[in-house]
Amino acid sequence: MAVIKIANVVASTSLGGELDLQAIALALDGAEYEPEQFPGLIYRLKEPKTATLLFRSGKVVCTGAKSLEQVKTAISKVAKQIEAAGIVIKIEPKIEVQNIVASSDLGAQINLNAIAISLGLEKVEYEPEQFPGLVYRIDSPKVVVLLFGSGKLVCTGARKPEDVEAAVDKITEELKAAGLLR
Amino acid sequence: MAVIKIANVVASTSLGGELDLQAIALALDGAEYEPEQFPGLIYRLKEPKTATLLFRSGKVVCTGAKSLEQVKTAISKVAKQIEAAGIVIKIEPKIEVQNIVASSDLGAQINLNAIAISLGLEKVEYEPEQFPGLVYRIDSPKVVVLLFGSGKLVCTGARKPEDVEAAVDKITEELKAAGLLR
DNA sequence: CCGGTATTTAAATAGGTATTTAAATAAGTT
DNA sequence: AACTTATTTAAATACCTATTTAAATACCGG
Repeated sequence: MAVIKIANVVASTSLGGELDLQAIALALDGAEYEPEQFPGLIYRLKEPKTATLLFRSGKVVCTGAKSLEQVKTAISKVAKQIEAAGIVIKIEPKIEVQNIVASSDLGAQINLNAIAISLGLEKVEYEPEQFPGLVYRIDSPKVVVLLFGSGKLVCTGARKPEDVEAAVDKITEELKAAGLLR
Repeated sequence: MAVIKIANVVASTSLGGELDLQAIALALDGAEYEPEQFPGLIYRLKEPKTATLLFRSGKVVCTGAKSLEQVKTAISKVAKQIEAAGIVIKIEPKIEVQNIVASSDLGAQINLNAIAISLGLEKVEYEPEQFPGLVYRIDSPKVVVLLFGSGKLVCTGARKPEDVEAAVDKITEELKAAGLLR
């Protein structure tokens, strides 16, 4: 069973009321707010190392966390800092994970050309001139796996860590069944 | 009978004599005059929210009004401001409506594919890849109606509010007769 | 080392797509 | 010289693209 390492969790929530982003930009040191470029205010934390996007509607997106725990910690910290700036918000927002990016390692080098032919054209994209990874789309769980010649892989699109595990198991079995991995 | 909402009235008139647009641009705060780009001077009002185009010939185009009354008010205001700047003009210009844009709602969702086939190719254009609305041209009154899947519609090209009503009635009856609307 | 190539995802906003119409001027084509 | 296209303004409608953020992976070029 390959070791899976979660690299990035993207989650969203709502602070329950509209936010005055101009006021928040002034109150939070280091906040970035350039509405002509992007409607969200960007606020980064050093620990957990994350970037949180705040929107006028009160919606929030948090990226960069390595676990759901880190997401909770980051959003809590940001909410407290906003509250300290005098803005009333819902203290216990419901956090929803929207995307997990994880990496793993099949433990051996693999032949991407052979795999592209074996796994079938409808699920595979492999254009080495454009990008060195082979793109493999799985229906269930609904994720995308990037396979590399080194045997390393990246899995994106999952909303639960279990989905990542299932996807890695699935592709491992498929490659073994096709004789493309021992 | 669907409620019809007039969204934009375009009207033209003449102030009776040639206008020195350079002088007017200097006299009217906020006037825009870039003759290399467009031969008209653009002057906007906040109330009624309109944009009036002034031409060297004395011709005038007013857009953005929600009613003929607003057109009259806007042109009157602009004329007074030009006169206050020392330019003699005809006080009671004859205003002619050139275009009315109105919106309405059929009150139910409609199947644009079925409608495109049913109403006939010579009056209908429906290219959803290019624009989500179905373009329906009516000969009498001579207007164009944009139909949307939501049942909402936009009618353009009319010169009288009654033309809009007639067009909406006409298309409503046609859709009912074809069994495409209850 | 940096930026780009590719993948995923939420959030919200802008610009584009199309339709109509007057006005006048420039540029391009026949 | 005549004709055509484009420019600008406003508005409703609905759909698309793009923008930004983070991260792993591996390859290219500067």
